Amino acid sequence: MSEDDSKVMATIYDVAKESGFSLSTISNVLNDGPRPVRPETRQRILEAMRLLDYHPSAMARGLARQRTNNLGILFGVVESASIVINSYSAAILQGVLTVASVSGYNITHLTTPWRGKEYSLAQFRDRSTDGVLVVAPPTDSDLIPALASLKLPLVAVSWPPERESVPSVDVDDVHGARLIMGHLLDLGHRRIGHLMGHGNLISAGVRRAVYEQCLGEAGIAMRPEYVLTGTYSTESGYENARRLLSLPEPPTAIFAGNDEIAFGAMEAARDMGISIPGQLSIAGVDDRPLAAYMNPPLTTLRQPFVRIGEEALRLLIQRVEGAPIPATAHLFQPELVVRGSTAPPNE
Amino acid sequence: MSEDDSKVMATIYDVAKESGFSLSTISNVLNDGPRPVRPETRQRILEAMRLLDYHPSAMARGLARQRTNNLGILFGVVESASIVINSYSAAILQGVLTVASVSGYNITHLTTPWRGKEYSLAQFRDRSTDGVLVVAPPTDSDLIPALASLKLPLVAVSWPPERESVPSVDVDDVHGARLIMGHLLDLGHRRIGHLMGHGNLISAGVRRAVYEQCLGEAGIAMRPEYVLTGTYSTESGYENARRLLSLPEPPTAIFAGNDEIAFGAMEAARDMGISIPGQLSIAGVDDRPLAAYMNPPLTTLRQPFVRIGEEALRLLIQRVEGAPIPATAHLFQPELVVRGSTAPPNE
DNA sequence: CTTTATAATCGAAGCGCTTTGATTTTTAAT
DNA sequence: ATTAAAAATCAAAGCGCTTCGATTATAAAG
Repeated sequence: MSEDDSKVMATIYDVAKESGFSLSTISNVLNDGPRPVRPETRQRILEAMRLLDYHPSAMARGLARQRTNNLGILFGVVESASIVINSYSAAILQGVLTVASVSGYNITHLTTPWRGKEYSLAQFRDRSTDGVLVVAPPTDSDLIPALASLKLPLVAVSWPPERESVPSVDVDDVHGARLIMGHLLDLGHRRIGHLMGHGNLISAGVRRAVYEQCLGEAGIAMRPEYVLTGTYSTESGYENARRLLSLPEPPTAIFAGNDEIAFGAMEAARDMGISIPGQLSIAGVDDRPLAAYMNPPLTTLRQPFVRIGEEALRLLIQRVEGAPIPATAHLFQPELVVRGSTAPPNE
Repeated sequence: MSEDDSKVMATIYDVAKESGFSLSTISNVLNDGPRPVRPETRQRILEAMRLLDYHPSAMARGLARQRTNNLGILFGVVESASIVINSYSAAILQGVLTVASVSGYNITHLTTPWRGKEYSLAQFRDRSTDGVLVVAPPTDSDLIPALASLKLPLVAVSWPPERESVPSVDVDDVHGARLIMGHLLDLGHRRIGHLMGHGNLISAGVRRAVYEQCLGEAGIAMRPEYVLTGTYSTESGYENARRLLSLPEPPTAIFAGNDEIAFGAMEAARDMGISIPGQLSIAGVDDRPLAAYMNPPLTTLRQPFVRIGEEALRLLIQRVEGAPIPATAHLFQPELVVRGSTAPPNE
């Protein structure tokens, strides 16, 4: 019978003493190891563990095995010095956690403050994670190159592998932007404004480029005053939309960089007495849960962020476990969701 | 000069060899330890570390110190078997990460699947975290008691300490519900419906109880058909609102369990041709970022979830670091935000 | 110059596991 | 019974740090 009480946690030594077997045998049983074990022995050891309420120490195990079973996740910090969990990151995280929970990995937030180049890589070098998932890093930081030069397995979300040889998962932003622009143009709009999100995010740049390109293909001259840069937020959408709609010749449609911007733009139009979609069409990107509940419901792009999070983590796990992953982009296709906020121009 | 290249990570032994000092001195320098060190010695050691690109192993350090520097966070699982990151948890997480990043702790997600009693405490017993934050645990599970019986430092969000002796942080739900009900009653409403969220969450129960109590205090008879239980989601809000509004004598106001429910209810009213706030007032709870951007803007309760997350983590850190924390509730006060979705009844 | 006290550094013993070559049993085959 | 092969178990050497009593160098005091 056991001698020590529940004062201190039992170790594998205690189990050895209690069961009468050696450390190595215990360990072998614990991990369903490769060496054969007599059924009776296994029983006795398991019984001793139960008796002592033994639970192996993750750290000791990690030290010995040289792996933590922890995967890090780093969200791009754009707005302020602190981390921002918005609905985008929440959706990614949701997918990540789903996969993590079934694959036996823990997810740890890396909280590297990164302003320009001031981030510290300490958290990546202390071997506290077996790999890292970087979500939407800003383009004006050399974090990805720096991380890529470490030995750490790395997977990126929203970071094209052309920029650095890193496996990545993302939605096809080019195609998505084309869907939106195509929809607006098909409706007959010629004066289309664009409200950009953070200029230092890949997605914002792509959308803006496609916007220009589509206008060009439609033979429409690009008007610089129709493109305003801001952030991916309702506030920014509101402000920039007001500015856009105050122009002498305002656009008849707005391609918002994401749904939050679109929501802000809708509010701005309402405040200015402009009806949607009567006098102004608005299209967003992301299909946030509330997009369908707006008044009118928002035309937008459905982006499978949860699935992206899942896929990204699967990829990372493969890398961590040694599978050779090519540094290519896994692209998900967005889907155009036409709702009430867009209609033909009214002239 | 260094002999081994960047093939394998340098250890403290390498630093000792390179600098010519002993392990203990290196360690003392590394941690700004208590023993005095000659400035020149410190310099030489630091130099050796730089030369070797040395970074201490978090696991080895953890094993020796018997602490991981990791704090776990567990979000209540209510809907399905998987973890759900909604805007509530995102806000809490935001606050948690903010504090974590400045206090030098890492945050790890615990992903215990818990359906009824089927959760496993393995992740809590492997000493991979120094403490745990449990957010909005369901009332129909004995997770909190089970965790409390472990030695692990524990702090809860949205779990009254009366139920179990655990330090907790929350918003004053009773007061909040009174604010909403008071507002609706003050406007003159007598037929008020209530759309509940998940029945197994503390907050839902409290709101419902206060709802009844306020009606009682106002001398209004409680009508069972005016209270519908669902989940904290737009979909649920939509469905239950339709049901409520189809009643022979529908309510003139709805107290929604949270903003999502309110959003769904607004949509339902729109679909049924019921004007807000003309024929129906709707009030929510939480003040989600989009509440102000709805049409009409939603009257709701501002809940400081980010600050709650911050405070909860601060509390947990105090516990982990040995400060004696009483098992009391730290209550934040919600604030009534009156917007366009509520008005006097129209009769 | 000793003697003391103090500063600076060292050594060795853990922390709780895994790994694997070596040893002891057991089983199967002759 | 005898022996080789296979099965079961053991022992010892790490993994990379921290801790703290012990030892040595240095400075202050006599």
